[in-house]
Amino acid sequence: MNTTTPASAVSAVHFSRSAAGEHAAAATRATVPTPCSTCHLKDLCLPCGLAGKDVQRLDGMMFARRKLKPGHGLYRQGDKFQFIYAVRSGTFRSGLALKDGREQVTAFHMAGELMGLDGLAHGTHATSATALEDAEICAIPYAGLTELAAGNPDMQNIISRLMSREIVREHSLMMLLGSMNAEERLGVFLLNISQRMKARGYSASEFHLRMSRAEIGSYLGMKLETVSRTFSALQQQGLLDVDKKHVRLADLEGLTRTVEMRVH
Amino acid sequence: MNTTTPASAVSAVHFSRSAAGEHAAAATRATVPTPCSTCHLKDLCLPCGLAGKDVQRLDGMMFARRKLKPGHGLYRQGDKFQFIYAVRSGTFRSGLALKDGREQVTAFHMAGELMGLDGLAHGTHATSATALEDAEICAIPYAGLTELAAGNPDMQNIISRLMSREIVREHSLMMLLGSMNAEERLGVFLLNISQRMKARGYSASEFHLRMSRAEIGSYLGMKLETVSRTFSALQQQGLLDVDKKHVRLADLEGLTRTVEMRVH
DNA sequence: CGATTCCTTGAGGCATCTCAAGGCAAGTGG
DNA sequence: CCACTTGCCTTGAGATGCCTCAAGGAATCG
Repeated sequence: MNTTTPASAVSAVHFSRSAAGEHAAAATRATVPTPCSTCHLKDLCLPCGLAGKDVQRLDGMMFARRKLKPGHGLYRQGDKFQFIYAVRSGTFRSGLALKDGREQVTAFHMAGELMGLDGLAHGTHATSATALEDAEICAIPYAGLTELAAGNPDMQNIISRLMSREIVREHSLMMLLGSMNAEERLGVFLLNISQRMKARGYSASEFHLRMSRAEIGSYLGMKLETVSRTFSALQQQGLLDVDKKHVRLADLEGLTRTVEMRVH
Repeated sequence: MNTTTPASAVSAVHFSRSAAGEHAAAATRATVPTPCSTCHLKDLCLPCGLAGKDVQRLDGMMFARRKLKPGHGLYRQGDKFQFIYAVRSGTFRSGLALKDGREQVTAFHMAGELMGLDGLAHGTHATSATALEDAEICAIPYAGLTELAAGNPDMQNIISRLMSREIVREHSLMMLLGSMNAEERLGVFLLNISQRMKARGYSASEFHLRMSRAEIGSYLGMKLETVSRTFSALQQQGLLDVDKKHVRLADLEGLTRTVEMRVH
């Protein structure tokens, strides 16, 4: 799909913010723990689907919170897996480093979503997670979670289901990468963001993207210039208005149709 | 990446064997259960990493076995999720149906590998699984497994780790689809098959592919003609010999280098 | 042995990539 | 407050890798 020359590898896209985040720990601030039961994200996050008494058990663990500045890493590829992380606020991107130093984005995470489950496979994180804006997370010790789940099938089920959801999510991304053109990819991406914004009480049709064109491109398997051109193309079709990172989905239905019709 | 016209949608690739497998259940034969502890696949499969007594507990469940003929479905997208399946012999492909009736291949499964974990997310299978040759599976009732895991953290851990492994596997596939060209994709694919063959005691450098060019193409996000041409190109470079489905990796190291150098 | 399926190969077209230039906004230092 | 830098985005022009369409050969099967 792409052309490679040594020259293009040298001029490869690097995400400058991640360079700034090398000493992530130093840049984070620990804050006081918060109980899940009073968290405004409890219906989106880990407690979702759990009975009241189970949520109270979660409260007992008193997850540590941490704030991150844009560009700072939460965990890095290869780090020992100890925690899974729930996004309290802000947006993150996950990605794996390629041999030449570039990073392939594998996911974006919004408030209430969990990160880090990939670390379970081999005991070390397979991806790095980086904050795209001011952000805060809850650090959930995995060992504690399994302990808590030991005598509790409901709890176990939640964890398994969360992981399965990751698998399904990635299935659809694979479909996207494997069989859609640029407009469809960007369309699917925007509609997905739209739904997630809506689920969080924000407008489904107007929002600010937190990630750069290069990051979107990496995620969708296209170059940043193509992302930019595709935004313009969709705008010309009257499907959306875009101004840098501000997006208004002018014709949600039309956009959906574009995506669904052109699955090929 | 692809071009779409109504005409191309009509002439889309269909996997003929799956059409033959619509009444999958009728085509399968139940066979007597087998204990895990004496299974020759126990080091690759579910019991891998479990202590002796835990394996014996698995034995107690006496998983039903089932044989499938090539092209016959094990489960279909949308089926209720009740079992996960371990491949005893043969090869399977998993895939999701696109709106236009084509199927996007998401995985190939070999002996000792598990299928069906994607069903956990929503209680129904997100993919269909189809045998590519004569095959046999163990049907593992998920409910029984969670029961067994309830008082047993080791067991739980195994399940979680298996799921996490799926996530990591798909990460690398995404990387492949998002940032590699045709030669690299096919190279990665072949090296992956090679490793899995080796792990099963077969030759790492010479094997029969069980899937068609179209299936490989769907999996790798390219057209069947491109798969064929890419095989020819790699052969011309002296990296492999290919004759229909028989492949000999003549220069494993060179192939690896091709893949690693050209990550871009 | 005809039908079917699968694979290979060629020719031409097109979607996306590459390379390049320029604009805008925010930050910085004088 | 302004000149300058820097990061990010947009757009154009040309190159190219993969797709589409098409034809033919080989293997399999009833």
